[in-house]
Amino acid sequence: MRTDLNLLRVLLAIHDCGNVTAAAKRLGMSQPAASAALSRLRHSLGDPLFVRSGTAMEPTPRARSIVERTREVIATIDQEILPSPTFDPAESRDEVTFCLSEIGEVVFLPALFDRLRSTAPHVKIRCLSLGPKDLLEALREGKVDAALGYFPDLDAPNIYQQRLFSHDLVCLIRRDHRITDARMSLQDFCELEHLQVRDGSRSQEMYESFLAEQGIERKIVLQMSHYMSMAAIIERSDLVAVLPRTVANLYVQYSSVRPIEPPVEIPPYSLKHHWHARNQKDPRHLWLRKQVVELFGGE
DNA sequence: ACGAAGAGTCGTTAGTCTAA
DNA sequence: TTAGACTAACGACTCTTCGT
Repeated sequence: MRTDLNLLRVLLAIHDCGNVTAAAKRLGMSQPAASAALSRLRHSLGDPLFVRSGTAMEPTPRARSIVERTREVIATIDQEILPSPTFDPAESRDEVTFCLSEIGEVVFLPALFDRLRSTAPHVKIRCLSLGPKDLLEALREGKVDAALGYFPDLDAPNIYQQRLFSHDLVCLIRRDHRITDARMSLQDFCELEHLQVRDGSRSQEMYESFLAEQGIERKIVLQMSHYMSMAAIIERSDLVAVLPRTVANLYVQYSSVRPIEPPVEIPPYSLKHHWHARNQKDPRHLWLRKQVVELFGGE
């Protein structure tokens, strides 16, 4: 049996008003429309529901038996299901899941964590590092709220993106390195031994292929999968590494290293904020995106 | 994937029926 | 006679089906 919920509103209105005309007026419809709705409900339930008694419409036992429960159901729909959801960051105990690369955690997470802790103290933050395919699936399934960073593979249907800022690359050498210029010469760049982080990120692929296109060959003597211990190795060797300027500036604060401009301008790349179309109007996501844009800009 | 045609639904107005 | 319920006819809209 298929029952139109609007017919139940008519049932309640007739019950409360005592006649079809007043019920129709309350529902903003014509009397024949209300009458027809009653007729459909009678047909649907196999009961007259109301019988005429003088000028009033008297409910049948069947109508009496369903009217209060129907009223509860309609009230639940009107008050709990249909109203637009709201999000109160101060009270929320939700969990927010970001996908960030290792560098993304360095670049985004400290400021993001501070902001979320101060505005949404009960919200838990979870960070994942996923490959392009898994990330796309996680966004589609709602397992990840947002991806922050350089994810060119997320240029996909139903994935929205917003550019935050550009990231450029510099070289990193130890503080008392023999090279003292502000920019490294191409000869030094090619002759020095390099530390290379192969973290599998698309940004790393991008600048590696750029160097290859320029015909620039490096002497790579140390390959690593993470950035974590890079500075500790650079500060006690003559090695040079290429890395995002933001990360280099961070290492300068804690290690005896310094950034130096690369011999050629390596194209900067855009860091973006990605989310699924499903969340475009969601109050929780609107709030989250506002925090990201306020912290990291947005175009 | 897209548009046309038909069926079904639900609203309206106009008029009829019924009970007080 | 009057108020209110009901029916018929019609139009607007939506959905489904079918052909291209």
